Amino acid sequence: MPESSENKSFFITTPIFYVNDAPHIGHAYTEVATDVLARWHRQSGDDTWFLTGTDEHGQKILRTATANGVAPKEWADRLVESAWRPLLNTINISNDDFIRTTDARHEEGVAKFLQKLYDDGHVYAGEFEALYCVGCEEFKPKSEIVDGTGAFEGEKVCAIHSKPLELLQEKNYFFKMSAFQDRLLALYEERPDFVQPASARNEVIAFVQQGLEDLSISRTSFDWGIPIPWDSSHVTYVWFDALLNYVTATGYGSNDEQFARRWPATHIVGKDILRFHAVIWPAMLMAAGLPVPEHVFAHGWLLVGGEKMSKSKLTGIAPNEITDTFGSDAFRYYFMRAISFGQDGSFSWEDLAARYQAELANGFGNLASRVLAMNAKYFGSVQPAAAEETAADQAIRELALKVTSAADTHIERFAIHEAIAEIWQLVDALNGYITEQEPWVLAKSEEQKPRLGTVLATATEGLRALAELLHPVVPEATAKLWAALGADEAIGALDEQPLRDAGTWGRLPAGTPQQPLAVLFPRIETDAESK
RNA sequence: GGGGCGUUAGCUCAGUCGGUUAGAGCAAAGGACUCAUAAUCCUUCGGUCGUGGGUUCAAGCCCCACACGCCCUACCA
Repeated sequence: MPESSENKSFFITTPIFYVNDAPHIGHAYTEVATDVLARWHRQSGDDTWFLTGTDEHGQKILRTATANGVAPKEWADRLVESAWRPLLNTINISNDDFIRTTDARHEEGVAKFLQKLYDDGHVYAGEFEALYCVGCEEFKPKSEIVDGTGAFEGEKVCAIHSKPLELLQEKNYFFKMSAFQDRLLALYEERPDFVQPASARNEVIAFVQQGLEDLSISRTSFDWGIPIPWDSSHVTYVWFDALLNYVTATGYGSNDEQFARRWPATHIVGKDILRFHAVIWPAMLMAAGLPVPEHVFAHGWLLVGGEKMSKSKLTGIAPNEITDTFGSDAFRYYFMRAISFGQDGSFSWEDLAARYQAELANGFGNLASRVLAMNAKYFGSVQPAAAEETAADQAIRELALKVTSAADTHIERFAIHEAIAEIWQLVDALNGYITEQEPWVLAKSEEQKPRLGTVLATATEGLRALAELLHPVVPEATAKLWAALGADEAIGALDEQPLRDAGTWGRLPAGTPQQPLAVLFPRIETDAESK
């Protein structure tokens, strides 16, 4: 690993969410994963910026707004305030910025970007006629057009939405994406980690090798969008508009200094929108003469009952259904730990409840509880002093160093699940260490007091390391633990601790007064286990 | 039709460059212990690695075919 250089820029994004959707655990999953990565880097001292937001243009939003009797902007405002900002609170997201595609900064940036592409000859006018699906916001290829049934008998309908398609003819402006095919392939070749994981990269390469076509980037059939700067009878295609949020939010066209400091970004996306981010978006940036993203990482789907959770099929689970019972920390921990980041993963209430109980309550929560209880009982609630170190103590200390470094390496590779598994070795080792060292036996003899102090000092130092290492994943529980350790007064705020030094011993001075610990993860009686 | 991925213990999943008796957690059974959230620790049980071929001294891993499942297929391919 390279030495961590101070103020290394780390700009990470989620996709911006389509306001018309109802937030479900899939959206929350993307947010949490990005948040964990952002918190890890921020706590490590990197110059971190975490951007999320909403996508608010397009025909579908115009239609639902009209159906609800309000202007589209008002409709979007309502959804942002009632659904999307609350989602971020529900799962404790630490975003630095929230962009809406209706923000003036975005609309102005998009116009500048488009004008530049037009001036530089990357955009031309063309015309076409095709079947368009309002639900998909796009013209459909033959493979996605099927014969309607029932009420739509005899009509052509969208294979996804099963609703009739509309035959549209438009004069459109096209982006000469085909011109960037070779440069894109060279990019994937030269930077193998540009698209991750490898399965996603393979898919992208195969797709581009089949040949790229130019992309229609304007629409005239409705007006809820950003006007094309040189032809106000057109609005910008929603995807072209949406992708640009990543640069307009950080000062493109308005604040060059800020833009230079942040860009390029690391994009975390669902695998459904990989192509937009790994093909179209880099091509757009190349055309504008801007650096391409640092990484595009595509994560998998959450499977519920073995099937993909779907936005349009209403199989979504609302995040607060989980957090109301288990809390936001458990939500965050569960999805980050149980699923290999980058692959599909199964969600079940049984698995969630089992992991909550076994890993959070019995593993980590109980560890904190037993150590602090013994500090209170045997040392009057202060951090004990360590005496001579034995092999067992040394093993714990070395393990803390090892897991810190290994976890950081895993985070660099986006292997969030592996980072947590690595850190959890310390939880398990500490539980075993305490059982073997039997501090309750040592406490019976005054001569053993120094040894008792060493054991509990080691265990407490382990808790301190765990609080720091797990703070990006379970911010609330670790904050409670931090307070109980008296660490705020002794060494400062938890989120200011240098994460990459978490494994270094001796940070908490002996004699530091401790506070009673609130139960970190209370036992929960669920339907699943109480039958 | 084309492309990508997956199939390993009852469940959820690891398994790097092909290399000894295929690993973990949970669940299940037994034991130890009492500081702790009836928690912890130890032990045990548990697998024809989807199917059939092939390459190799050696295959969960590489090649071919098949089965099942999932995803993508960009307006005009």
